[in-house]
Amino acid sequence: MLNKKASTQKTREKILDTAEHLFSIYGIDGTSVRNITRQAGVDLSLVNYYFNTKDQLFEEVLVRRVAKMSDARIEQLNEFNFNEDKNTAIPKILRRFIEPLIGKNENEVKELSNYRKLIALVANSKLWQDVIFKYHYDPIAEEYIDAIWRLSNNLSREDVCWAFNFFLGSLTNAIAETGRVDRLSYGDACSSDLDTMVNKIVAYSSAAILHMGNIKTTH
Amino acid sequence: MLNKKASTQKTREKILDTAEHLFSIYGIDGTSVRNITRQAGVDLSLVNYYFNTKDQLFEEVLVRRVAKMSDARIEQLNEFNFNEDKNTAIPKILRRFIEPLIGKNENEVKELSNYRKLIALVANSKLWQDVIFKYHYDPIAEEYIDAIWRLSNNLSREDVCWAFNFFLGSLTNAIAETGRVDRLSYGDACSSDLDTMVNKIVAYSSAAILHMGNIKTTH
DNA sequence: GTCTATAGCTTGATAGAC
DNA sequence: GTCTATCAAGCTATAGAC
Repeated sequence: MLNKKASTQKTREKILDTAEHLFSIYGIDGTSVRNITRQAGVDLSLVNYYFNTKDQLFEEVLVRRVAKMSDARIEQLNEFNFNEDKNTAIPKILRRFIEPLIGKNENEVKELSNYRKLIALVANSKLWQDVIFKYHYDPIAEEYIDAIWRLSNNLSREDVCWAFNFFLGSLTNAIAETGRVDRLSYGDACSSDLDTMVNKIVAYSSAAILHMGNIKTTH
Repeated sequence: MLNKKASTQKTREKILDTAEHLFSIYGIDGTSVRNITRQAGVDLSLVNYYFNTKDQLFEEVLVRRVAKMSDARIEQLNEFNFNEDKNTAIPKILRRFIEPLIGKNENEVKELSNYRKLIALVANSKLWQDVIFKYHYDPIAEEYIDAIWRLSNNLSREDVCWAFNFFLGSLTNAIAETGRVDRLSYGDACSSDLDTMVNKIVAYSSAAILHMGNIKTTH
């Protein structure tokens, strides 16, 4: 028999897990509290008991993941060796930024699967900028931008900002695992093969950052 | 006094314009038919009269733009000179792909503004892949992938697919105009300055495609 | 902490007058 | 083609029993 505290933990997390899952597929407005509780197998009123409102439930879904993510990224940065040649340092630092979003082992990769898709879904919307990105993600993004700026000696900070945003756009689209690359490649590439995806995006984005200064864009 | 046909055209397009606008901000589920008709200044029941269902209205919002977009992109490709050096050809072909989404003059840029944001919103969702991208956008994407593959002699088609998807991820995020690059650059960059954005993304993505084959990604 | 029951509102869609 | 009126269903949130 579960005691009160263990039951609370179990119900709370069942709601959070199910909410994260449905939000990541149908969006926040496309997911009703009823659908969440039905699929989680708990009573409708328990969402309001634990989280007050649907909005606060969504906030909790995010907060639950975001602290760990930021800590891991900062740790990766603190341990980073900036004396390395930039041709190898840039790929490394991008990989360090990506890894906490993917996970270190099979379990973690699976655990973060719905979270990744949810982040992808809100990344291209202006609505969630203040709620999510401004406070939770921007401070760490700024650290990485400064680090990359230090490593790439021939770019302005503004250009590094553009570059990092383009990189984030590629990344958020890739973790959405839309299956589009599968179709376009006639099955040769697989959007759910995250190991390969990470290798490809690191190569692509590093090449972009290292060489964008030398491209002529006059048309 | 307007005749019947002119009135129909006017009401239909007022609904389409308003729907496109609200969908692009709040998403499909976050926008009610009532909100659309209220803001458009037309009666609630006219949505069902002209479009039957909300889903079909959304479909019409997309279809209205997509044919022009595809035609322009194919035309750009047909006129393309493939004998040029790849270092200048790659930036050029990427620019050709982007331009129809932005518009040729101030009016077009403004007219397509909401459409761009709507596309950005659905691009990172698996839900809309079949409805929108598979049939409306993939055929043209394949043409551009093959063209880029032809130009970049040292990449596999699979790698070009990954690259083009990363490019599309950057692009869809950029046209969302989330304002994030503004914050991260402390105001030096501006996400609504599309001219600059296009120059930057062309440089970034061309560098990526031209040089990704030479990056070592071992960690 | 979990349940039933329900209030109060918004939703998409339609029937029928003009 | 446009309007009023309305339906049936779904929604978030809450009050109160256990």
